[in-house]
Amino acid sequence: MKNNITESSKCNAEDFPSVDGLRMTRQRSEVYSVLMSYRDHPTAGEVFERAKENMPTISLATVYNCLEALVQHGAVRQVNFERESSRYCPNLTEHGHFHDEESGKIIDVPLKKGAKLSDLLDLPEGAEIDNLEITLRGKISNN
Amino acid sequence: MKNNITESSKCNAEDFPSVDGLRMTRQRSEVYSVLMSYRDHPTAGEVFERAKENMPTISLATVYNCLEALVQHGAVRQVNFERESSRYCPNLTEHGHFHDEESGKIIDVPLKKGAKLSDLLDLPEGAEIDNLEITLRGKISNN
DNA sequence: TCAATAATTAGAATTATTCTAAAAATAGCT
DNA sequence: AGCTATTTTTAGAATAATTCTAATTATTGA
Repeated sequence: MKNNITESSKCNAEDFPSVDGLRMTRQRSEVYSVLMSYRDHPTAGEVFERAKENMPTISLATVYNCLEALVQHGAVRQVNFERESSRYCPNLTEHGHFHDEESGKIIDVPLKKGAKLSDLLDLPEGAEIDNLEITLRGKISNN
Repeated sequence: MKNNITESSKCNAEDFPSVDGLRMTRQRSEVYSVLMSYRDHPTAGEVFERAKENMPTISLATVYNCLEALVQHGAVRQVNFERESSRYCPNLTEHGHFHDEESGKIIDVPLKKGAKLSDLLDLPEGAEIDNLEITLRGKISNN
């Protein structure tokens, strides 16, 4: 079992034939399937490494292109942690990210149902939010 | 009047003689004063340009060094918007940032007093938050 | 004053990402 | 099916922000 993904959770490019208005090429399918299979937060480089296992001829530029296309079509989210390279996230529900300083792990942090951003923040007059990024860094004290 | 800062709001490096445990060199003072004077969110390159007006011999590497020192001593905050170059923020109160897509302006968004993060987010068990970054992107509909 | 330490500097190196231009694939006709 | 236009992929070059290096300068404290 490679990359600590179980066989049962593994899936293939053919499992994702389409994303709304995006033409599904073999490469886009492969990139999308990599993200949907592993369900973590890989960088473009990591996606490239994983994609090459199934599709050894794919290029890094294509991975960047595919990721951009997927992001623009809302199939995947791009998240940034400080100055590190962008990571890609298949979780489309509203959520933030907790970055564990000890393990390095990135954990999705769901927004509470019904909670409103305006309860936490004094938003500027007339602000229309298109995009929200919440990033937390810290430790998990597991007693 | 340059850089839309009024004379009265302008200040000099000598106005900031010390930051807690940080040795205040001329360059660090200058960089700090640039941030405190303009109170916006300049990139390292922009800080460099502004600092050169008073101190033409300062180098970009030094600006990076000074900014890093100031950030590490909690005198200034480093904020990141997507993949853009880091910006530096002199506002030490807890706040997020709203990035206006039309004007490009960055607006500080204060956290509401008494509001708790845990009201908005389902934080992981035992999570200890060292750092919180909230970034909003959108438009201001000014009727 | 002098030695030890720390900061500054210019320029080289690094790294993630984007760009370029050519080749390959695909779609939409007829 | 064949042809043309459009899109995508590709390798490698280019870019840009940041960090590193090694030499110089400044500062501290004995």
